[in-house]
Amino acid sequence: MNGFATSMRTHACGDLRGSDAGLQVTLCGWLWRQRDHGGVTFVDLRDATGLVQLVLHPQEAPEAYSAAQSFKSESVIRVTGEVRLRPEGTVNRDLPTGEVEVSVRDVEVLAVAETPPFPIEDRTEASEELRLRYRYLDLRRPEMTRVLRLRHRVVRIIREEMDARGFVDVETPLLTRSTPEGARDFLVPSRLWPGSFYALPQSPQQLKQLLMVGGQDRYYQIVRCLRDEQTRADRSFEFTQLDMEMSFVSEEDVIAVIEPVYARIVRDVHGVEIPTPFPRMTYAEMISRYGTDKPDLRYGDRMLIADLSEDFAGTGFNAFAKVLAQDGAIRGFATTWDGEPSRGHMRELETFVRGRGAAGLAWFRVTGANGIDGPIAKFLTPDEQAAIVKKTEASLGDVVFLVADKPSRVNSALDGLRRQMAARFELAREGEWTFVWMVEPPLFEWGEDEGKWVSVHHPFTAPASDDLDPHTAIARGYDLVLNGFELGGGSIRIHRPEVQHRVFEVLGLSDEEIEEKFGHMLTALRFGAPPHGGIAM
RNA sequence: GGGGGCGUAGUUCAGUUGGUUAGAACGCCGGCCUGUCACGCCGGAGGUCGCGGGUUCGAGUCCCGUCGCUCCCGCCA
Repeated sequence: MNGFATSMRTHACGDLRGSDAGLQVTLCGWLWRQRDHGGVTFVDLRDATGLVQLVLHPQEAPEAYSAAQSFKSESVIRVTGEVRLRPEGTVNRDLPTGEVEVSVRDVEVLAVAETPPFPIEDRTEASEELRLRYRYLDLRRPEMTRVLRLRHRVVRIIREEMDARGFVDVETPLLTRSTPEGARDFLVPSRLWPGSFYALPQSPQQLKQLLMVGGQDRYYQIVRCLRDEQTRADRSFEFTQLDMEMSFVSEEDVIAVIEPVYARIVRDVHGVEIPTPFPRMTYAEMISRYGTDKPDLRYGDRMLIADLSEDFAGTGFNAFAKVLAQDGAIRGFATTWDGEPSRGHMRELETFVRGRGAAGLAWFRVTGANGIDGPIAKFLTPDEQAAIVKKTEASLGDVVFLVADKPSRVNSALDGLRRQMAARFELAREGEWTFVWMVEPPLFEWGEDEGKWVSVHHPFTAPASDDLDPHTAIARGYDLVLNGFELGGGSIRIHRPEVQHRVFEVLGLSDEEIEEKFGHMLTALRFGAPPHGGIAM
């Protein structure tokens, strides 16, 4: 007896093995591919567990055989027959059920299907739009079944690991007041308060902090978050995240809870052992080496960014001199290259860099120990040329890219270029899992549009010291980065109201704004909040 | 909010400088085939070229508008 047996079937299709040979079974499922050989007909029967081959013989079961002549693909049928070992030489090693087949005696068509608008196959070429319109057909593809089950396993692992560490799953309300979190809120009109709206949560950030103030010590939730923002290929306006918060902790404690969860997911699901602790890098180091706070470390020390601003301090090359005069930076990196760089391709890369805000792209080809060649090489002194080769650690035949602009634009451009080069030269292998923690981010950054300082994370993030100078203040924050993507992040929170007020001062918030947006939270802090922190990912 | 790309058979796509009857593959329908497993072979049906307007002797092709999809930037952990 097996777990899938019901009053309508004895087994699931994907469960039959050689050891079941001789059993009389009844199976239910969808008709998949049919192979009619005139005398004998094979049918693949599919359900959520997999597929098994049915054989219909005109001599052994004439009625079933003739019924199969009018089978429509994707119809739902119920068959009864005998499990048999396949004849010598016809075993299908690519199939879990490939040792056996079911010789069908009786067939019952439970539901006839129309021809589906796209083939139910893992290698389907149907557009995403079409697949989503017929979502129920798309879900029949084994690949979709696999993905849904994978997600289920990951969620179960998270629950087991969090439970083992004393975290309590608490469900937080969906319909609450708007809380300031940067993104636009989805709004729900209120019947009881005409003209007013509930806001759907962008994350339970404030609610989980209130749980800590409420003495609950360890909270987690696998929670839906909603943001009314423009979607992207990899970003939807609703998504699910692991949200957690814990009391009486420092950064180390939060990291120590999360690392084993991810290590186990990668181990159980992908069979890859990831050593813990994961490496850490400060925000400042990430920016200077990779131009981003979410670097892809799979390509290690290749294409590290070098700062050449000092080397061009007195340069005669006008474009560079002008940038330096306006507190800009000149940075770049070296990359291996295949063959001669073509002008056309370089123009493409320059367009790409301009798309990210940079003024332009300078490129050189390394032709000797200190020799470089390229469209603007003739404007540079021998010393400057030598510095480019030395600082970027370029080898003979490499191409060096330089960008001169405001530092933020330089970094964004070089980050994008590094990712392009990594893709082009296939530096990042599939199946590699390179985790890294970003630590010690700045507490504030200058908001160009707002014309004032804004929080990098959110305004409850605790400062690392008493230094609240917005130019230098460091936050007690941490982001977990995997292969160039930010999985999520969190921070230790401010738990004393006087510190919170000093932060609000830097942010330039009026008393009314503070009361309106953070009043409830500030009040809570006055009643004795534990030092606490968490993460969302 | 800004920019790019795409819309042709059920599906994925091709369609030359504007030129006669718009093609392929898969799928579908019919026929043949007793060991296939993406079976194979033969035959057939299937199109308002997203929609509206314009230029032209002539538009799938060029222009304008419109709708839909999609990617990138802005925005957004």
